[in-house]
Amino acid sequence: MSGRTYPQLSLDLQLCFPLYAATRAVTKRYATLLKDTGLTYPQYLVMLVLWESEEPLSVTSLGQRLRLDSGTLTPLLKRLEAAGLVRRDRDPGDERRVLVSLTEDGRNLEEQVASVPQELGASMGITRDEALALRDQLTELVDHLDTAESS
Amino acid sequence: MSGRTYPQLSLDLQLCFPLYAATRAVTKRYATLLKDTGLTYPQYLVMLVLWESEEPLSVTSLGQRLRLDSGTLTPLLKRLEAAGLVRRDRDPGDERRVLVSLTEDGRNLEEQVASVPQELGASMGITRDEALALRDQLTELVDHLDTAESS
DNA sequence: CACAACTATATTGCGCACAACTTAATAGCG
DNA sequence: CGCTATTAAGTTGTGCGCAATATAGTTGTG
Repeated sequence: MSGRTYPQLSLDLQLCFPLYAATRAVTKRYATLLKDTGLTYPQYLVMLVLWESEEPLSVTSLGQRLRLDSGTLTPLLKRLEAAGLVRRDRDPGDERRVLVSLTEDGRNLEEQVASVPQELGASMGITRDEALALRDQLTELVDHLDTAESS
Repeated sequence: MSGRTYPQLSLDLQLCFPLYAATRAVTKRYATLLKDTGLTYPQYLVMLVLWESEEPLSVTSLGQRLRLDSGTLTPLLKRLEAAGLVRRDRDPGDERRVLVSLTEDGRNLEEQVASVPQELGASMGITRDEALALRDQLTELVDHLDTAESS
């Protein structure tokens, strides 16, 4: 401890580990809050995007919004389809594309999760302002990491 | 958009998504930086804990430090063992426990990753002070979520 | 029109995470 | 001592994430 050769490698001094741990803790809390709906946290995020959209969305546009690729989304969307929450139809105008749309059950689910963000906020023990500031910092961090990807 | 029934469900208003996205972006960046070592990011975290420790560590104590359970750690440690970086030996004093210790190669790897934290910091585009403040906020968040787990 | 380049999605393979369960060893108690 | 409770690690099954690749459809060019 005292005589470390590389103090910068200390777990407690780095940002990466709290970030990693916080994400897993939040995901776990979501699992509890979403249990009744049968949704996982990534599935919930996909539903958020679909609820936001007026139109059916292609797999690619869902992926751009959530920063996920087809390798993740295709099986996830098949599970949502099996659960009866979404439909997946080839775009007649471009048969390469698959349009994801909400079913009646999928639309109705929104009401059931309306209280989830507030409950999660309460579990985090931070004020709304702190949460928004943190959100902005993390968004900036993601943008920087995206552009720095070249090296 | 304008007439949303549940505005609190908007992806952009919530903290959870930037947190999730930031962790994945950081993990991706680590994958690049760690490529030469053959380590994944979780494996790197395990190595950080082992480099910090003077003594061999049990699977449980590694898990407490990293908030991971045996279901995650056992196969990960087997892969580190297969890579020749750690040894796994039953504790002679308590045959239930498995003690994880560094091999010579495992110890030598530390030097090779000494520059990784700094390189990652550069990619994140934030100052050291900002990183430390963010770290503290996220650590608090994890603590709150831990205690709020009862509900 | 033929054909090469490109795009969208799907598939494969690997490595986490984690809940639930199993197995083996130890501790504690009557 | 014998038996139950507890603890430590491993196993199983599910669902991500993502790199690499495959497949099918579309676009652009001569």
